[in-house]
Amino acid sequence: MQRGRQLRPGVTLVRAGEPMAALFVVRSGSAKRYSVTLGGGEQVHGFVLPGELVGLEGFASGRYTCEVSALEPLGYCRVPIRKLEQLLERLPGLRREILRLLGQALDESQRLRGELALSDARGRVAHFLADLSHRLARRGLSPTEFHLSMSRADIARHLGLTLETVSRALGTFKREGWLRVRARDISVLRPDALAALGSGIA
Amino acid sequence: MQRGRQLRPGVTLVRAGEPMAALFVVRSGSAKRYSVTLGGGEQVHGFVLPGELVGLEGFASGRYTCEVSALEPLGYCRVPIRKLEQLLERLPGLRREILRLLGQALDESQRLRGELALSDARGRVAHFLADLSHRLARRGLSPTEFHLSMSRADIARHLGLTLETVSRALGTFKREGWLRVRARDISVLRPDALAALGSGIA
DNA sequence: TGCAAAACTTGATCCATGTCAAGTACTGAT
DNA sequence: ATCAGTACTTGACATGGATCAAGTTTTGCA
Repeated sequence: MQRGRQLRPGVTLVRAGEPMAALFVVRSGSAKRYSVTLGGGEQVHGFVLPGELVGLEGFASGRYTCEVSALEPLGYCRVPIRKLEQLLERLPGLRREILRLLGQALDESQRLRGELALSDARGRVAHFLADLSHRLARRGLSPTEFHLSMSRADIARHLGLTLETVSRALGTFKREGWLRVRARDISVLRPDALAALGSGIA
Repeated sequence: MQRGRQLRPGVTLVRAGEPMAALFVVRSGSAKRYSVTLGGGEQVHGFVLPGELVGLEGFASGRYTCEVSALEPLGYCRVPIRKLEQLLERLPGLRREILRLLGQALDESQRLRGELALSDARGRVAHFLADLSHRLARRGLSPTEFHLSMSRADIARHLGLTLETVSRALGTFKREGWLRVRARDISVLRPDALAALGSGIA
């Protein structure tokens, strides 16, 4: 388990197609997971926050399948796969833990897919904010006052919307008094309303 | 590794919320993975074909998180988790294999999510058919002549569309000479066209 | 074999969101 | 502090797919 040198915004941590030599744990900052489509567009799979893992999909083929690049200065640890396999040999607890983490990632991905299939634009944006809030809270950060490290365009590409629609959704939440928005700084005034709309109680 | 008694269509193999006591491998038939939303609707996560695994998301919390029920008479094997853990203790190859399978499921789920976010209705239906075709071929079945075991409504709920839209998409593929459709029997005449449309070369 | 129910197709209309276009507000460099 | 470039907001309009509503085909049961 090595501490990696901090990455500056825009710098890539892993590239699609590279052999999977390690897993990464983000310690500070945030990152964007995405892949590049045939047309040259970006398909944003999600955002990585402190405490979260990068690289799990690599187990599929031994190569990473998406790019992960820093949105804010990114501190991380590197866990070489060789080392991990040695530890898995000896530690049943770690075996269960890694299965749990993979299961969790899978479950989350499926849940998100369902979200996309069922909700409308406002619902998706609400869900995005509620989810972010929840994950920040889990790390002891404020669930109601936070800074978006990603652009509206990134959010849009993540949710299958256009950046205009994301902007308008935020606009309506602001007007309804659910949020305060100033550029990328968000204050959540009605977490309940967002969570409800985000989980399909539209 | 036990062989399970064949299930009749409509019968449920695993239920959301049940403790995860085993993984299942489908041997014959097909099944639908779904969860029930707050409004009572079905959110279809996907379909399970022979050779594929059921229950992996259970590693997240030790409980299954979605329902899996048979669409056609379903033959399967049951792999108790206790037994699996014992084997993982001794077999490094199996450890890698289970990680590979989880990674694959994760990668697939993410790729599908991207599909949903980027394509329009025809693209999604084309992708669905191309994917099904591919998975059938992998099991040695015909990639061009097959029977859909799921209803249009199931396909729609899987793709985030309405059943009318799915029906219309199939209609246009038929008119353009890409498919022959007779109820649930499909003949693919232009696999190339479907695959292209399905992978965003719209 | 025939009948009823379910599944599917097709058509007409409406609306949410995409698209195009301007204008405004940040941000970072000099 | 100013300026240029980028990010974001807002508006007007177009459109793909949802919705509503018949019809038609298929399926399973008597």
